[in-house]
Amino acid sequence: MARSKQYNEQEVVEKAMSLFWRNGYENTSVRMLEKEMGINQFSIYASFGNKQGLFLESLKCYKSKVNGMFEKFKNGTDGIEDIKDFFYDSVQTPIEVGNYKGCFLTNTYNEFAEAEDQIINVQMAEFMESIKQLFIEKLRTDKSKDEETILKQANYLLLAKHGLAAASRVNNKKEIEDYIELTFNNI
Amino acid sequence: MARSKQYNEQEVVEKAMSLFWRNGYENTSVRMLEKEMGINQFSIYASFGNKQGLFLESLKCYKSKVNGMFEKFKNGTDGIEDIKDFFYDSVQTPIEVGNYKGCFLTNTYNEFAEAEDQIINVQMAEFMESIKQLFIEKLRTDKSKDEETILKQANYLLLAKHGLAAASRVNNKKEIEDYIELTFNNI
DNA sequence: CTTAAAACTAAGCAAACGCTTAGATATAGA
DNA sequence: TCTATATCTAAGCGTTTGCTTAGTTTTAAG
Repeated sequence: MARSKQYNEQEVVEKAMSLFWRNGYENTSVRMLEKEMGINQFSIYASFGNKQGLFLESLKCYKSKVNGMFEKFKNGTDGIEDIKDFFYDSVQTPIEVGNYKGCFLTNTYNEFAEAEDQIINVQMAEFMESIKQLFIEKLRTDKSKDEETILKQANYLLLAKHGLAAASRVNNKKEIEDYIELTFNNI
Repeated sequence: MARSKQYNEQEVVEKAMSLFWRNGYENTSVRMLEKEMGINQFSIYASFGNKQGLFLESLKCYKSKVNGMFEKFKNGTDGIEDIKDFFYDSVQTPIEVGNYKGCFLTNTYNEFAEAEDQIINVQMAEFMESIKQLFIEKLRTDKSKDEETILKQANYLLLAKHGLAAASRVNNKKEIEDYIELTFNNI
């Protein structure tokens, strides 16, 4: 046998995620990544295949980071109030982590909106659809709503959540909280 | 004297704008621009200085293109209803022009959110602030609202407009119209 | 018609991009 | 301890980036 890796893959992926989150995919170069991750380009390619492979791992890493928030959302029993809490959590979490760069997944969704990268686009569409389904389930707990209203409101909330993630990169806490409060005034 | 230009600067800027609008700033190369504009790189640099100069001219060009919409908004006399019409116009106009890439200015705002490009960032901040001021003026025509409510709702509408522009790149007409309608339910 | 100057073409610059490879180094098993 | 082999470093591959420049073509004024 031979020598073992001098770095922990999980640890360096987290550093890569942080950089991708801050700069987006295109504006993060492999040279920047090797500095941030503290390992050589060779090691990056040995562990993750290529830049896109590392990016996909970074997305996975992000998903697992916010997984707690999603579980809380899924397991809530307060219907629409759960959605509102989810909105608050989703702008709170990045602040706790020390980043102020919105939602990494939504940023990625925006960056690749016009691109033709199949793998990443499929991942993003799945992510958005799964959130929409959760919204629908929560809205259905309000028995007074008919199915048409539920679908309309789910669309509304999805766009609102999307806009919120974009806004949280450039707007302050007060503006964001005002936005969330008013968004739920008419649900 | 010597020979005169074989192209019209206004015409080639419009072609550049179209390309920047579709791909964003970073993902549009000078090689792509010279093909789209139908002129040589030398001519681009002679007329616009550099890539950023051409981009700034493209932003100007876009502003003048949507100026009619802004004038209509400013001159309206229906207060909040004007804002709603403005929302509809802003998603309708790109469709008429034959593009489906959201608002060029908002796309730019998002792309440069983390960047340090002073000139472009200042332009974007001014643009956003001017829209917010218009919202405030329109909201003030409703005398039943106090100033605090007006500021809160202006923030809300600004984020909604921002999110709408992002959404209009990836969502269909029905989803967008549902979103606008529900957005104005509580204003 | 001549000519000076602006506008053109096309080649090429240095730098940065994603990625690869040759060779040195370290280490787990025999 | 020896050795096979995985991991490391560092240099460099070809391509693309924004931009420049040398040299040719065109044209309006004298």
